[in-house]
Amino acid sequence: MSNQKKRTSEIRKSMPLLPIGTVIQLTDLTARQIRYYEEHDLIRPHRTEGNQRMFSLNDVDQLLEIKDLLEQGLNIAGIKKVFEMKKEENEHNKIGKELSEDKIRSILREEMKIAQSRLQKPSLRYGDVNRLYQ
DNA sequence: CTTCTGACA
DNA sequence: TGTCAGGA
Repeated sequence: MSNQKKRTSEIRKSMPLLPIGTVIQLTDLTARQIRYYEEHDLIRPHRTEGNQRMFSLNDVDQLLEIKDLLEQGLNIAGIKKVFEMKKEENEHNKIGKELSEDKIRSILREEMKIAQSRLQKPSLRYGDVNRLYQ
Protein backbone atom coordinates (compact mmCIF):
# COMPACT_ATOMS: atom_id res chain seq x y z
CA MET A 1 0.00 0.00 0.00
CA SER A 2 1.39 3.44 -0.89
CA ASN A 3 2.17 5.92 1.85
CA GLN A 4 -0.14 8.33 0.13
CA LYS A 5 -3.11 6.02 0.52
CA LYS A 6 -2.09 5.26 4.10
CA ARG A 7 -2.20 8.98 4.87
CA THR A 8 -5.54 9.69 3.26
CA SER A 9 -7.09 6.72 5.07
CA GLU A 10 -5.73 8.14 8.32
CA ILE A 11 -7.36 11.45 7.51
CA ARG A 12 -10.66 9.67 6.98
CA LYS A 13 -10.39 7.74 10.21
CA SER A 14 -9.59 10.91 12.12
CA MET A 15 -12.44 12.87 10.53
CA PRO A 16 -14.84 13.92 13.31
CA LEU A 17 -18.37 13.21 12.14
CA LEU A 18 -20.16 11.01 14.63
CA PRO A 19 -22.39 12.57 17.32
CA ILE A 20 -22.33 10.95 20.75
CA GLY A 21 -25.66 9.25 20.11
CA THR A 22 -24.17 7.23 17.25
CA VAL A 23 -21.09 6.39 19.27
CA ILE A 24 -23.30 5.10 22.06
CA GLN A 25 -24.95 2.67 19.64
CA LEU A 26 -21.60 1.64 18.18
CA THR A 27 -19.87 1.00 21.50
CA ASP A 28 -22.67 0.13 23.92
CA LEU A 29 -21.18 2.63 26.33
CA THR A 30 -23.38 5.21 28.07
CA ALA A 31 -23.04 8.94 27.47
CA ARG A 32 -21.96 9.20 31.11
CA GLN A 33 -19.10 6.77 30.56
CA ILE A 34 -17.92 8.42 27.36
CA ARG A 35 -17.94 11.86 28.98
CA TYR A 36 -16.21 10.47 32.03
CA TYR A 37 -13.39 8.97 29.96
CA GLU A 38 -12.99 12.30 28.22
CA GLU A 39 -12.72 14.04 31.59
CA HIS A 40 -9.80 11.76 32.34
CA ASP A 41 -8.10 12.42 28.98
CA LEU A 42 -8.59 8.91 27.64
CA ILE A 43 -10.18 10.45 24.55
CA ARG A 44 -10.42 13.95 23.10
CA PRO A 45 -13.31 14.19 20.67
CA HIS A 46 -13.58 17.28 18.49
CA ARG A 47 -16.09 19.99 19.43
CA THR A 48 -18.49 21.78 17.14
CA GLU A 49 -19.22 25.49 17.41
CA GLY A 50 -22.17 24.57 19.57
CA ASN A 51 -19.89 22.62 21.92
CA GLN A 52 -21.24 19.28 20.70
CA ARG A 53 -18.79 16.38 20.74
CA MET A 54 -17.94 14.89 17.35
CA PHE A 55 -16.12 11.54 17.20
CA SER A 56 -13.94 10.04 14.49
CA LEU A 57 -13.65 6.35 13.67
CA ASN A 58 -10.37 6.38 15.55
CA ASP A 59 -12.19 7.71 18.59
CA VAL A 60 -14.66 4.83 18.34
CA ASP A 61 -11.79 2.33 18.19
CA GLN A 62 -10.21 4.08 21.16
CA LEU A 63 -13.45 3.77 23.12
CA LEU A 64 -13.84 0.09 22.26
CA GLU A 65 -10.30 -0.43 23.48
CA ILE A 66 -11.01 1.42 26.72
CA LYS A 67 -14.10 -0.73 27.20
CA ASP A 68 -12.06 -3.88 26.61
CA LEU A 69 -9.25 -2.87 28.98
CA LEU A 70 -11.81 -1.94 31.63
CA GLU A 71 -13.41 -5.37 31.39
CA GLN A 72 -9.98 -6.87 31.90
CA GLY A 73 -9.74 -5.19 35.27
CA LEU A 74 -7.67 -2.10 34.47
CA ASN A 75 -8.42 1.28 36.00
CA ILE A 76 -8.14 4.68 34.31
CA ALA A 77 -4.47 4.99 35.32
CA GLY A 78 -3.70 1.57 33.91
CA ILE A 79 -5.38 2.36 30.62
CA LYS A 80 -3.43 5.58 30.37
CA LYS A 81 -0.21 3.62 30.77
CA VAL A 82 -1.22 1.21 28.03
CA PHE A 83 -1.98 4.07 25.68
CA GLU A 84 1.24 5.86 26.52
CA MET A 85 3.21 2.72 25.75
CA LYS A 86 1.32 2.21 22.53
CA LYS A 87 2.25 5.75 21.56
CA GLU A 88 5.91 5.22 22.36
CA GLU A 89 5.88 1.94 20.55
CA ASN A 90 4.52 3.61 17.43
CA GLU A 91 7.13 6.32 17.63
CA HIS A 92 9.97 3.83 18.00
CA ASN A 93 8.96 1.49 15.20
CA LYS A 94 7.60 4.04 12.77
CA ILE A 95 7.93 1.54 9.92
CA GLY A 96 5.25 -0.99 10.87
CA LYS A 97 5.85 -3.69 13.57
CA GLU A 98 3.21 -4.33 16.13
CA LEU A 99 3.53 -3.37 19.77
CA SER A 100 4.99 -5.79 22.25
CA GLU A 101 2.32 -8.02 23.69
CA ASP A 102 4.68 -8.83 26.55
CA LYS A 103 4.86 -5.24 27.71
CA ILE A 104 1.09 -4.92 27.69
CA ARG A 105 0.70 -8.15 29.62
CA SER A 106 3.22 -6.79 32.09
CA ILE A 107 1.16 -3.70 32.79
CA LEU A 108 -1.97 -5.78 32.71
CA ARG A 109 -0.66 -8.00 35.53
CA GLU A 110 0.53 -5.01 37.51
CA GLU A 111 -2.83 -3.29 37.31
CA MET A 112 -4.65 -6.56 37.93
CA LYS A 113 -3.04 -6.68 41.36
CA ILE A 114 -4.32 -3.20 42.14
CA ALA A 115 -7.80 -4.15 41.03
CA GLN A 116 -7.55 -7.30 43.16
CA SER A 117 -6.46 -5.54 46.33
CA ARG A 118 -9.24 -3.06 45.79
CA LEU A 119 -11.76 -5.89 45.71
CA GLN A 120 -10.34 -7.45 48.83
CA LYS A 121 -10.33 -4.26 50.91
CA PRO A 122 -12.95 -2.07 49.29
CA SER A 123 -13.22 0.08 52.40
CA LEU A 124 -9.58 1.11 52.28
CA ARG A 125 -8.53 4.09 50.23
CA TYR A 126 -4.96 4.53 49.03
CA GLY A 127 -4.50 7.33 51.55
CA ASP A 128 -5.61 5.11 54.39
CA VAL A 129 -3.21 2.37 53.36
CA ASN A 130 -0.27 4.76 53.41
CA ARG A 131 -1.26 5.97 56.87
CA LEU A 132 -0.89 2.39 58.16
CA TYR A 133 2.82 2.58 57.40
CA GLN A 134 3.43 6.03 58.79
C1' DC B 1 -35.54 15.93 19.89
C1' DT B 2 -30.35 15.54 21.14
C1' DT B 3 -26.50 16.95 23.77
C1' DC B 4 -24.01 19.56 27.58
C1' DT B 5 -22.40 20.51 32.41
C1' DG B 6 -22.81 20.03 37.19
C1' DA B 7 -24.42 17.68 41.09
C1' DC B 8 -26.00 13.92 44.36
C1' DA B 9 -32.13 11.82 47.79
C1' DT C 1 -22.27 4.92 37.13
C1' DG C 2 -27.17 6.34 37.04
C1' DT C 3 -30.07 10.17 36.83
C1' DC C 4 -32.11 14.66 37.15
C1' DA C 5 -32.03 19.74 36.35
C1' DG C 6 -31.79 23.69 33.33
C1' DG C 7 -30.01 25.62 29.33
C1' DA C 8 -28.36 25.52 24.28
